[in-house]
Amino acid sequence: MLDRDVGLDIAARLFWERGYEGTSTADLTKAMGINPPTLYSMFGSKEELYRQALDFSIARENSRRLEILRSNLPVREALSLYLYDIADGDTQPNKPRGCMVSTAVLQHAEENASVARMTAALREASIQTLKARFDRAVEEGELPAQADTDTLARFYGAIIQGMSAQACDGACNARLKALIDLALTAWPGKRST
Amino acid sequence: MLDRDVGLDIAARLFWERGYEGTSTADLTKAMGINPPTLYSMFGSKEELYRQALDFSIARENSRRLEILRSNLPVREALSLYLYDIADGDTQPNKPRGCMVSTAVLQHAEENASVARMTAALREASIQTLKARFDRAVEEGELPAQADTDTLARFYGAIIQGMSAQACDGACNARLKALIDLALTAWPGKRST
DNA sequence: TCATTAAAATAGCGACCCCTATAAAATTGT
DNA sequence: ACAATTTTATAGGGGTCGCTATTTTAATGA
Repeated sequence: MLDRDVGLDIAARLFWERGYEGTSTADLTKAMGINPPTLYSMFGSKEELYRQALDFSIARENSRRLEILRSNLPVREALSLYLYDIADGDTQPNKPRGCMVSTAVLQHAEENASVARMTAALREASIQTLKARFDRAVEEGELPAQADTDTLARFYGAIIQGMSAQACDGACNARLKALIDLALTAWPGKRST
Repeated sequence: MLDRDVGLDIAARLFWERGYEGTSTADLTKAMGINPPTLYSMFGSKEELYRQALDFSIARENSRRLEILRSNLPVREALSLYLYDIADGDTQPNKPRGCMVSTAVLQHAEENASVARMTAALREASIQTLKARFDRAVEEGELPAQADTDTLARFYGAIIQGMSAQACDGACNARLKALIDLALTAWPGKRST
């Protein structure tokens, strides 16, 4: 009998590479080495499997990143490490390019609207996580009280989405990090050059 | 007989909203009011039609944007107007959200790899267009000689892709423009605040 | 050992995919 | 007006989609 986490790992990888609409249940059952009825008894449906595969992957990747944000590092340092970690995730060898969530199900058939809402909600949650860290920085005096933490969070969210898109198009790790370094110069505060 | 440009306009809109994989030839023929054989005699195949619809849309939208870049405006002003125009395109009423190219065919089934290469090439071309404008700025002394125009172009390219993703997720025009304004503070040069 | 339960595999449902051979209708030229 | 040509519509081929009823195999308990 197939281990549930192994199955989710295989499914996540397929969905990551080919997207929701580009992955068929036949692809999934073949990669997992199971028959269709087993997939449906274990995971319910293709959409349910996608949701569970997303949850599974996020649970594994997010703890490390949340720790960076929860740490006592200066907010700008924490943000930098956070983005670097995402850039690393976008360009892992022998893994699909880009992020499984950032650029998933943006254009889609009508029948997949509920799946698109799901990934959109995950992206919004990730932006809110950044905003919460920036709000904390305001409370702790690291950012001025009038700082627009919402726009800051959406700006770095856009960088994360742009990195994923460019990684899908073949960008290497160094390029993404150069992009991050430039994005960090938009951080509030004085600048030397 | 269906006018060719009308057909391309209808196809472009469908592909824009639903993506390449999410749009069926039945959707296309129905929206155009033609029968399948007519579609294939006029456009060759679904992939050819997508290519032609992309060319058609780009030809229409890009001239205005290229004029902004070709103008004698200071490079930072030109860039600002260019990005604002894209933000407007991402949030037009009664049109699909986001950009038809920026966030298209990022994840895809293997059989659609050639389509993905096509949209990736279009994105790269748009980045090279930005880089060319920045290189001109170096030549004309608006930017220091050691400015990294390639990274600058990829950075604003990432902003364009992030805006498209967030527009797909429901972001309004004002939010995208706030994001642009913040991204422009990463432009080389001294800053007041 | 044999009946009973649980697991896996097969076969196939109706619907849709991209695309095309063929038939019907409309247009044209004389 | 009638034949030749072009355009439109129908029908369907070969395949895959997500999903499931049914059968076969394997594991379990008395």
